[in-house]
Amino acid sequence: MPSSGQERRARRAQERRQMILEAAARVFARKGFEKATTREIAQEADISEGTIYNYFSSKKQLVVALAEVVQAKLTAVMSELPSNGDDRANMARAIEQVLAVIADSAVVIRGLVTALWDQGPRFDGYLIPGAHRLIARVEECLEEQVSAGVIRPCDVHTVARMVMGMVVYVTMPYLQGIEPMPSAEQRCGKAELLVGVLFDGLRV
Amino acid sequence: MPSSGQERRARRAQERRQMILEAAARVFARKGFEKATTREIAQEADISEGTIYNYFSSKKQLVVALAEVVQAKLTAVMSELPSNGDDRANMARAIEQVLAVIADSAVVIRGLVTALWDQGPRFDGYLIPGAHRLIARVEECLEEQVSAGVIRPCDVHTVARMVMGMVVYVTMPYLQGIEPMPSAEQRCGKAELLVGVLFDGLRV
Amino acid sequence: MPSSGQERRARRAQERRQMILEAAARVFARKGFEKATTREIAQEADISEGTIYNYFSSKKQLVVALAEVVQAKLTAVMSELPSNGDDRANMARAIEQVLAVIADSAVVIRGLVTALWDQGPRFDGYLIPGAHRLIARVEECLEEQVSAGVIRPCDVHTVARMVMGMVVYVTMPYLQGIEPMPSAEQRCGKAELLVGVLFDGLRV
Amino acid sequence: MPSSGQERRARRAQERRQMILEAAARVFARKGFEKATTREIAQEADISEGTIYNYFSSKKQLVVALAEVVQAKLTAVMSELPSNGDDRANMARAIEQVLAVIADSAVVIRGLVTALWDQGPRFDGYLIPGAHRLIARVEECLEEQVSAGVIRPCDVHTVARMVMGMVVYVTMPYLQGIEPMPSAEQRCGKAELLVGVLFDGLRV
DNA sequence: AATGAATGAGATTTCATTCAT
DNA sequence: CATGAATGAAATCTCATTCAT
Repeated sequence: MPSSGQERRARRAQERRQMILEAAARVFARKGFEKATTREIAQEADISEGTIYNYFSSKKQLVVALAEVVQAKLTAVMSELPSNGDDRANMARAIEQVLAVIADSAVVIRGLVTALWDQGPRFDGYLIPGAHRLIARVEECLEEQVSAGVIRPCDVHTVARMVMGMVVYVTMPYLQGIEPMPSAEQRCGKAELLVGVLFDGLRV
Repeated sequence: MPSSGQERRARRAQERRQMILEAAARVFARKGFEKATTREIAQEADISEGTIYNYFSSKKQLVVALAEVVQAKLTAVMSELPSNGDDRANMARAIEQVLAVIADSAVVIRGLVTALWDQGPRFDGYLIPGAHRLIARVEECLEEQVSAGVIRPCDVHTVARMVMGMVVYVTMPYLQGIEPMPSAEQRCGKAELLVGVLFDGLRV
Repeated sequence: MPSSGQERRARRAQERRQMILEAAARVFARKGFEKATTREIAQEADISEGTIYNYFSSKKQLVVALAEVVQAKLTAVMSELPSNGDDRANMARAIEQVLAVIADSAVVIRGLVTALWDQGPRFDGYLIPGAHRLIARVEECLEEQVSAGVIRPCDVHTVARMVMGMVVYVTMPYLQGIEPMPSAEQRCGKAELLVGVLFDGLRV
Repeated sequence: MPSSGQERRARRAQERRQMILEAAARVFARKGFEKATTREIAQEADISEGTIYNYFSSKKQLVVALAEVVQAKLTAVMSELPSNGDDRANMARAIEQVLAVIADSAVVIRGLVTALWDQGPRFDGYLIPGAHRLIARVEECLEEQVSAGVIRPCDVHTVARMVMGMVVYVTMPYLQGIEPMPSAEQRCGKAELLVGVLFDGLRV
C-alpha cells in the first residue's frame, strides 16, 4: 500500500522537524540557549538557516518544542504508576524510569533546568507551567501515599520540591557531562536509595 | 577623629562597588545573566555605563564577585557546625542558616544556580569550583555522621547531591519570586523536615 | 551559454566583495585605518554594517585584503624584468610601472605605508612580510646589476632601502592628494630621473 | 644666587612638561598614536591622567609638541651648512647629523612618519607644515648646489622628495626596532653613500 | 598643582530573522 | 520548500576629557 504523495510529504516534513530538533538539542547542550546560534544549529542539522524557520517560528520555539517532548515522556512515566500493593517498589520503578528519561534526554533536560532558573520571564508560560505540572503530579503521589498510610502526613508542597531537587541533582553529574551516563542498574540503585530515604524518612 | 582623605576615598570606593553589585544582582535576577545589559545595570545603579568598568573589569566579573560573597557566607555557615552531641539538631540549625543565607541573597543565588547549569564552560573555574567545594563539604558532614553511627553507610556521593538538590529546590518558590520570603520559623520548619527525612531515611 | 544559478551567485558575491573593498579603500584613505569606522565604510558601500562581516571577518582583514592585491601587482611588475642588454632602460620601465601601480592604488598604498609605520605589532605577519619581500626583491635586482658590472659593489642592503624610500616619497604628493595623479609621461620622467641618479651615482 | 620661588616653579613646570613628553614618546613608539592611551602615558610618567591636561590641552597636542622639538633639531642641523668649498663633505656631514637626530629621537620620528601618512586631515596644520618646511629646505640646498654648478639642473622638487625618502627609509630598520641604533661611524658610512649616490648621480 | 573617579559618546562585532531567487 | 545574503538592532567595552576635592 504505497503512501500518497501527501502522506509522504507530511512524513518527510515530520522527519525534518525531528532532525532539526535533535541538532538544536545538541547545540543547546554544548552552548546553552543564549550562546547557541541559529547558524550553528543549521550546520549541525546540515541545512540552511532559513530552513529552520520553515519548521519553527523562532529560536525560542525550538526550546519549547524540545521541552514538550521531554515533559510528555516524564508525564507518561508518572501517570502510569500501577496501584498494586507495593508502593515503595512502584515508586522506585517510577523514579528509575524518570532517571532513564533524564539520561536519555540529558542535553534537553540541561537546557530546561537552565531555562527554568535563568531565563527570567522569557519562558514563562512555556516551560514553567510544565515544571509546575510535574511538581503537582509529585504532590499528588505523595498525598496518595499519605492517604494510604504509607507515609505520615507532612508538608507535601515542600516535600514535592525536595523530591524534584533530589532527582535533578542526583543526575547533575551526567547532565553536566562530568560522569558517564548511568547503567540501568546504577539507576535502580540510585532510585532505591532515593525512595528508601524518602519512605523511611517519612515513615508513619 | 577625622578620617584622612585617603581613607574616605577608599570607603567611598567600597560603597560604590557595593552599590553596583547590588544593582547588578537586581538586574540579573530580573533578566538572567545573558539578557541583563550593562546599560540596565548602570541605570539601576544610577551611574554611567563606563563607571561600572572602573570597578569591575567585565560583566562576567560582576557575577563572580556576587558569587564570592554568597559562597563565603555559605562556607562560613557550613564550617561552624558545633560538635556537641545532638547532631540532628546541629544539622537542622545549619540547614536553617543555609536557608536564611539563600533567602537573603535570593537574587544572587538564582543567578548562580542558573550559571551552574547553563553557562557551559563560561564560568568554569569560577562558579563551578565553588559549587563543588560546597558539595564536598556536604559529603564530609555525611561521612562524619556515618562514622558516628548516626546514619548508616551509604553512597555519600549521591546523597550529598540529593541534599543539595533538596535545599535548592525547597527554596525554589522564593528564588523565583512565586512565594514571599520565609520567616525564621518557616525556615526552621523546613530545615527540620529536611533533616528529619534525611536522618530517619538513613537511620542505621 | 547561460550561467548557472551557482555561477551567478558566486559572481555576485565576488562583485560585492570588490565593492566593499573599494569603499573601504576610499574611507581608509580619507580617515586612516583607526579613524575609519565600519559604519562609514558601510555607508560608502551603500550596504548595512552587518553585510561587511558576511565578506570579511574583521576590519583588519579589509586592510589585509587590500594589501594583498597591491602586493601582488607590485610583485608582478618586479618579477618581469626582461634580461636584454639595456638594464638601465629596463629598470626605468619597471620603476615607471611601479609608479603606475602606486598612482593607480594611491588610496590603498597610503593606508599601507601608514600601517607599515604605525600599527606597530598589529599588522605584523600581514603587511610587514609583504614589504620585506619587496625590499628583498630590490636587493636582488641590485646584486644582479653589481654582478653584471653595471653598478659598483656597495651596501645593497642600505641602497635597497634608499630606492624604496625614493619611490615612496616621490609619490608622496599624489598619495596625499596634494598634486594630481601623474601622467604616463610624468611617470617616465620621474622614473628616468630616479634610475639616472641611481645608476650614475653607483657607476663603476 | 638662589632662584626666586617663581623661577623655581617655572623650572619645575618645564621639567614636568618634559617628563610627560618623554613618557608620551615612549608610549607612542610602543603603541602608535591611536592605540596609545592617556592612562598608559600617565603611568609611564608616574603621574595621574588629569595632570597631563595641566600641561597639554589634548592628546593631539602631545604629538605636536614632540614634533616641534624634533623639527627644531632638524631645522637647526640643516640651517648650519657651512659655505666653505667642499659641498659634498658638508652635505655628508649634514646628513650624518640628520641621521644622528633621527637615531636619537627614533621613537618620536616613527610617530611623526606615521602621522604624516596616516592621520589624514587630523594633523594637517600641525605636522604637515613642518614636514613641508623640511622639504623646502632640502630644495633650497639642492638649488644652491645647482647654482654652484656642483650638480646639474634637475627637477629639484622631485629630487628633494627622493632625498627625504632615502633618509627616512635608510633609518627604517632602526625606527622599527629591527636593527640596533647605528654608531657614529655607521651613520657616516650611510651618509657618504647617500651623498655619493646623489652627487655622482646628478653630476654635471 | 595634582588627583583619579565619573562620564558618555562611540566602535566593533554578533545574530535572529526576513525574503527574493 | 530550500537557500543564504542582507539586515539592523543591540551589546560590551574603551578612552579622552572634565571637575570636585
